[in-house]
Formats: sequence, C-alpha cells, structure tokens
Amino acid sequence: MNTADAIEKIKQKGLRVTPQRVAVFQTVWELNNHPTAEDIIRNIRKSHPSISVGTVYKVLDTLVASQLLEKVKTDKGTMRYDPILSDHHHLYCKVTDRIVDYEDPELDKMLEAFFSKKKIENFAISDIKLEITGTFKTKAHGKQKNG
Amino acid sequence: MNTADAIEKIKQKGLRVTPQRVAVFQTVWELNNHPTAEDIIRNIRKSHPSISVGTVYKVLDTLVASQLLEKVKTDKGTMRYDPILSDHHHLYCKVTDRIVDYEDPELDKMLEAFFSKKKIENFAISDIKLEITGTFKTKAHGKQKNG
DNA sequence: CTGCGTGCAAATGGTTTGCACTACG
DNA sequence: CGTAGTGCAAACCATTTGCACGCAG
Repeated sequence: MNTADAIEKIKQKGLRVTPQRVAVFQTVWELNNHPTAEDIIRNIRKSHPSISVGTVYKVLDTLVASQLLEKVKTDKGTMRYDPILSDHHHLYCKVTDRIVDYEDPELDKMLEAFFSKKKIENFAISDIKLEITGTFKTKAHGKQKNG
Repeated sequence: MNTADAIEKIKQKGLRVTPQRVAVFQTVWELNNHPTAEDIIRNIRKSHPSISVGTVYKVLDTLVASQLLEKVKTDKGTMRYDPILSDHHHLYCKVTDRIVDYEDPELDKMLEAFFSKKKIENFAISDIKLEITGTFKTKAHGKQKNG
C-alpha cells in the first residue's frame, strides 16, 4: 500500500493523519505475516528511527478501534496485527508459527446456512472465525504462495 | 469431579500425583467458566492457602502438556483454562467476556466433509476450532444454563 | 533414597500509563 | 490556536525462572 492510499484510508475513518499512523499502517501491510508489535517497531524504525514503543501501541489500538487493522491472538499470549481486507479465517502453522489468512466464501456461505437453520440456544451470533491448525507442506523451491 | 477421579486421571498420564496437581485440576473443573490463572489461584487457596503462584502456573503447564487441560487464548492476552472433554468450539460473549463450550458433532461432520473435498493448498489440517463471537440473550430470571 | 515438585521471591517481557512537548487541522 | 497525538520512562501485571527444601514413588 502506497502512502497516498494509506493517508486516504486513515482520513476516511475520521482520524487525524500523522506520519506515525501512516507509517504503522503501511508497515503492517508490508509485513504480511501478521506481525507482532515488536516486528512492527523494528521495521518501522528503518524509516522512522525515533518513533516510540508507546506510540506504536497507541496507534495500533487506534487503528484496531477504527477497523483498519485487527488483533490476532496467539497461543503465546502476544498479539499480532492484520490489515483488515474482508472476512477471513486463519491458518496456524504448528511448525513455523506462521499465521496465514484464509478466505473462503463458499465455506462462509455453508456456515451461515448451517447456523441459520440450527440456532444456538440463547446466543446471537455476530461473527464466526475458523482457527485452522496444521502444517504447511513446504515445497523444495521457493516460498508459500499464501505466506 | 471428585478427588479419586482426579487422582486417577493424573496417574493415567504417568504424572506424579501431588496434592497441588489434584487441587488445580479439580479447581478448573469446578470453575466451569474457563478460569484465568488468577481465578484458579484465588479459589484454590480456599482449600490450599499456601499454594504458590509459580506452582499453579507450572502445574497448569504440566496438565496442558499432558492434555488434561487446554489453554484458551483471549483478546486481552491473558490465558484461560479449560478441562478437556472432547472436541469443542467456543462461544465468546462480547458483553460479558464469558467463554462457553460449544459441542456440535453435526457441525464437525460438515466441516470434515467440506475440507476433505476442498483441500487447502499446501496445508495439512490437523484441527479446526470455531471461534463464535456474539452475545448471550439473558433471560430475566436466573443464570445461563450454559454458563 | 533420589529426583521431581513446590514455595518463594526476584526477574522478565509485552503492554500501559502519565506527563510535558509537538504539530495536525 | 487548541486539542489530539507523540516521546519518554516509569509502572503494570501476567507469567517465568532459579534455587533450596520437601515429599512422591
């Protein structure tokens, strides 16, 4: 995502546009591996050496609250961040700890159909996310397409 | 779960049976709301006033490693613990932060059928968990049955 | 007996907070 | 200009760790 687009997206949400917000937002897009706050800080400092840890956390909270990013929870108890594209699920790799987005409209449609027929007692569903654990079959040559 | 059963389960896993392990295991069963470590410590001290924080965490790790309990991650970054019964999914209440188990063999069967037909490229699935977010419809009188 | 498990307290590490300063709008 | 955002460093808090002692097997 280029700078102009990042600015536009932030502005659309009614947020003040600051260099830090733009940088954090772009960095999460660049690091397409669901980075931790630490990953983000390390990378962002290449272009913004003086950005502070506290600011990054505050910016991340702001962007999450404005639905420009989402938090992904991990087994390790550290949060990771994900640019919001559209509804998607997550593939968790047991071996490499990689988290990969998984979009599947057909799956979503099936789930929706299932739960509109079969209600959960006393519970109103607002969202369903699949957490698919497993392992990537690494090919000899090159990286994952999904990664 | 009574003490004899708890001892038996722990023994079955080849673990040393200690009063602390038995107490932690029973406490997680009693607190059927997916307690945090803090919840567990607070409650366990009613019967074992001198158990230490470090021990509780170590025991929880041990029991998780032996598959007597499982860790449930939360948005807040704190872990919660769940006695392992069988495969189940989780209902997350947006309003009360309650986490409730959801078992549904029919759903599991449907998912299995779906993913045996439609493979995910380069990924071998070992487990699928649904994270169903929403709100409980509280009845005027009394608590949730599921709670 | 012998080593694994426990208690304690200090350390860790990710995240948060308070405050003076800066700059977006 | 005024207020929301930033930088900094200290504080926080769940969890981990190291070590001496105790108890399960």
